Amino acid sequence: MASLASHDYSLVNKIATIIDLTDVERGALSLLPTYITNVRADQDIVRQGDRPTRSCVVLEGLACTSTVTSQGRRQISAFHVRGDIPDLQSLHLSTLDFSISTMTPCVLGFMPHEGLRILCENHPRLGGVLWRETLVYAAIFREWLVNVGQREAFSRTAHLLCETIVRMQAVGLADGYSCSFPVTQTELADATGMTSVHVNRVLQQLRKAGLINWKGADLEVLDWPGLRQAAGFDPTYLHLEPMKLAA
Amino acid sequence: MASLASHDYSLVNKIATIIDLTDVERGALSLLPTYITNVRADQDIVRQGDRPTRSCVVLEGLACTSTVTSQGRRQISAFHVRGDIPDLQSLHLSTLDFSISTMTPCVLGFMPHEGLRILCENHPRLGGVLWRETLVYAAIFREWLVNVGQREAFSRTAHLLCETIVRMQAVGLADGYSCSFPVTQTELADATGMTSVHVNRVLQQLRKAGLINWKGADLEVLDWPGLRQAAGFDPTYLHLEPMKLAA
DNA sequence: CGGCGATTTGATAATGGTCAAGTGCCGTGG
DNA sequence: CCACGGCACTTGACCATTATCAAATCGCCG
Repeated sequence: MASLASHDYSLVNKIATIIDLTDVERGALSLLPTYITNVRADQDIVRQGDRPTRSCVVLEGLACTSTVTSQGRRQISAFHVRGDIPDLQSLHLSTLDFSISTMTPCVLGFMPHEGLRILCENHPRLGGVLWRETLVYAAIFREWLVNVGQREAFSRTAHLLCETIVRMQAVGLADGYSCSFPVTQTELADATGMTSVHVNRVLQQLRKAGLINWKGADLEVLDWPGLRQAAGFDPTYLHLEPMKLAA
Repeated sequence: MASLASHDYSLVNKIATIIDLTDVERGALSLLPTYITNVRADQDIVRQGDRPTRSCVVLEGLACTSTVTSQGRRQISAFHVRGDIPDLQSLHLSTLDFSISTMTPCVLGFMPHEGLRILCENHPRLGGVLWRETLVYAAIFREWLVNVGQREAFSRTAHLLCETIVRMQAVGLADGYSCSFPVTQTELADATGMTSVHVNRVLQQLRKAGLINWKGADLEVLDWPGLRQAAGFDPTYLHLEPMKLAA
């Protein structure tokens, strides 16, 4: 059964960090991703204007959500890592107002909306976890808005790196304060509302300040308290505290 | 019964624009807001860091969601009008990462999370509508991020005004392309990531360009196509198309 | 009438954008 | 194995948008 592929574990594992799964729920979840596929880097998974009939899980790789304005300018509004479900919104809002694209080669799982709806009805707790997932993204969008609207380039960039490290740690993709973060400076610019030229200069400042080390895809935070302070980073908005603790 | 107060109609009416309500659902909804209250202008309803046990509906007035950074800078991330439920997020994420405040005197309804959870379990369609509400906000946050990250002051301000007019129209608070929008230029600045001085100058440009007329609380769009074009405004992200049409 | 907040204006400064060119890195193909 | 091409990164010079600071005016409410 395709859904028993080891890839699925990323989704189940993630949900298991949020609530304690019963065997029945685990069984219902294992039936979920009905179609698993590999996608090359820099491919659109869904596009602005689409009306998808399924949602995707990132099982491996790095993806992002982005929007293009009528002037042709692009804003990246979130990065997606293992276990993330970036377009759950389409379950309740028919027309997509953003695109999702791969940034590296990815393994993706696709889940038909019909199956998701039935899952939510039969397993309200699981429905709640999916709802929660969309709320965490809403919180991330809001924090990025704060970041772009209120922080200057240096702390803005630092903030994005703080978020990245913490989220990577949360899904087990970080080694201490190091992780692989294979984005170009142009992509970073699209995420921070800056130009790639200025991103370049800010990264040099961050390096000179001894806060980070970033070579190729390898991001290393040399001074976590320093970076965190430079960013004014407060991880509350990531809501990493599991529901089981919250209850 | 308090919940039958005429104020509630704003919530029921709004939901009725999204799905066709059955009598049973209508009955379940009428039991919802258990506590209705009046709040003065410029009061916090909930604060960053709170762990609310209820969510509020705006029954009358104007409210906003805002976040304050560690540097003391404030970002407004959404406005809330009649029928909106601004802090549904607390139903699934225990700690609030934003504040909600009134901008004018408001009538608010409070709905205990327990009652909401039961409602969602017993009436999945209503649960879906509430989920949808949170997704629309997520889309608004994302669009504001695009706005602040990618548009210059002039179109950014125009965009915010376009959104305002369209949302006001959607809840019947606009008269053609005019509506009451009682925010100060300082508040507009906090919403657009600009300074109030610059907001002032941009508003003068918008007036000189014959696009708007704004005196006190009364916002009037004189040239809707012009404003829309200046903003690069595409209302898709507001998802005003009801679910009943979408299905 | 007085006072306070909101709006407006002016002068100046700075953050970050634009443009342009050069360097380094890596995979492809001769 | 080396040359080439392309893309990402880097650098410099210059410019524009927008912030900052300060003060004046307007308008409303007590």
